[in-house]
Amino acid sequence: MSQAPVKRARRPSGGRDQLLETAVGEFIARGYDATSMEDLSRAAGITKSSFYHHFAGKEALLRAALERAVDGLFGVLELPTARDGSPVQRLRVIIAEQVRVLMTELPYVTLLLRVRGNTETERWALERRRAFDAAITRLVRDAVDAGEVRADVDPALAAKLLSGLVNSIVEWYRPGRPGTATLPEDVVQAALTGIVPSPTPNP
Amino acid sequence: MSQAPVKRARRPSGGRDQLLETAVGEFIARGYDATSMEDLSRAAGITKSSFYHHFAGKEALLRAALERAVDGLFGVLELPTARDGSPVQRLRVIIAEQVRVLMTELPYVTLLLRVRGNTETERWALERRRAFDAAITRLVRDAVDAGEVRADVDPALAAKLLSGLVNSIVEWYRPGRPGTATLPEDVVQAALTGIVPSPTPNP
DNA sequence: GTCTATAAATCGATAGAC
DNA sequence: GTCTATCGATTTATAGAC
Repeated sequence: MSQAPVKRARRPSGGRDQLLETAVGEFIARGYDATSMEDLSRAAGITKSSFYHHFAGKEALLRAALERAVDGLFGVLELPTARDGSPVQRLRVIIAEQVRVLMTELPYVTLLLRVRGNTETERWALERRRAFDAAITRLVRDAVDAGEVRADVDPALAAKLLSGLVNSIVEWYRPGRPGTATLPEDVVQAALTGIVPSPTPNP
Repeated sequence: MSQAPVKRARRPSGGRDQLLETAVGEFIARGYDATSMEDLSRAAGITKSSFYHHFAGKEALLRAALERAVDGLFGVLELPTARDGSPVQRLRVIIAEQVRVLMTELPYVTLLLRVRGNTETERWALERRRAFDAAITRLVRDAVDAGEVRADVDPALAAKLLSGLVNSIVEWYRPGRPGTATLPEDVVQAALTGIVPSPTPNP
């Protein structure tokens, strides 16, 4: 009998999604610009040329990763529970869900938050981020106008600090660590009653 | 009579400090790795070679900028008003002063907060950031242990969210904009009583 | 789908004249 | 203190064999 005619690829890379995940990990560890295609292919266990067979180039990888992050964030705004109820109720839901997206899509959202605007892809991502932040700002303003929260702080400032607090979670959260199951609710609690609340909030 | 023997430099760059300020501006706009020495010299109005006459290289520029940011932050911890009083009083002072340093040393602190750890200089900066964050974490824990604040949220989590909120200011604050004179106090207020405080904090 | 080999451009850094 | 010119290494990307 003749030998089996099957020709095996020497080191299967595992498909586009697997390569994207590996690449995003490298981008986060060293920064997008400091990571070369050589770094990426070495991390994936294939050559540079093989990598180019799956993705048109470095920027195509970035684009795919950023789209995933943007889709996750805007998906939060379209949830039924984020569109019903009072402004404060909706704000609570959106903050908690935003934290959940941040946890499940951690590397992709991390990359999105580090984009500087050097290329067309990065400028597109910055524009989408601004649109998301604008939606949060509107919601905070609605809550103040409805008299549901005290106007201790300017709504525009409050919205910026809120986004900064939530986004900063990517700097230290790592999946699978104990005690982070209630993180979404803990963040809502901290954001609305104070990160370090006084024992007697106000007379 | 003979002509004046004065030989003028063709395009005076304005000294080390001026070059550093220009370079940091470019680093922030495009990211450190994406900025070439060619970019820097063009922004400064001199050639690459002339730039190397003032700084040993690209990393020496980064080092000088990061040292300025680190000195500013640790200076806050050594203020007399930051070392006296109850933990909560000290925390209020340190948050407000940290915001002030962030405003006055904006570009340098911005650069510090974007460091990834690719070189020895960057790893040194990350270590200094961790030391500063540890000091804040200790202070929050002291305040909880002293019973000065409610333990609604884990002190370690509260300290991380607090740092994230404060540091996020570099993403949008720009000097000279109206209405930011009271920013340090506004941030203290938001962090301690809630970014979006409820009208009745608790029954 | 993987590989070797290499093109073309850009990078950080240096030599040496003025 | 500035300049021109260039080195050697590295980068993104492509050509073409298997």
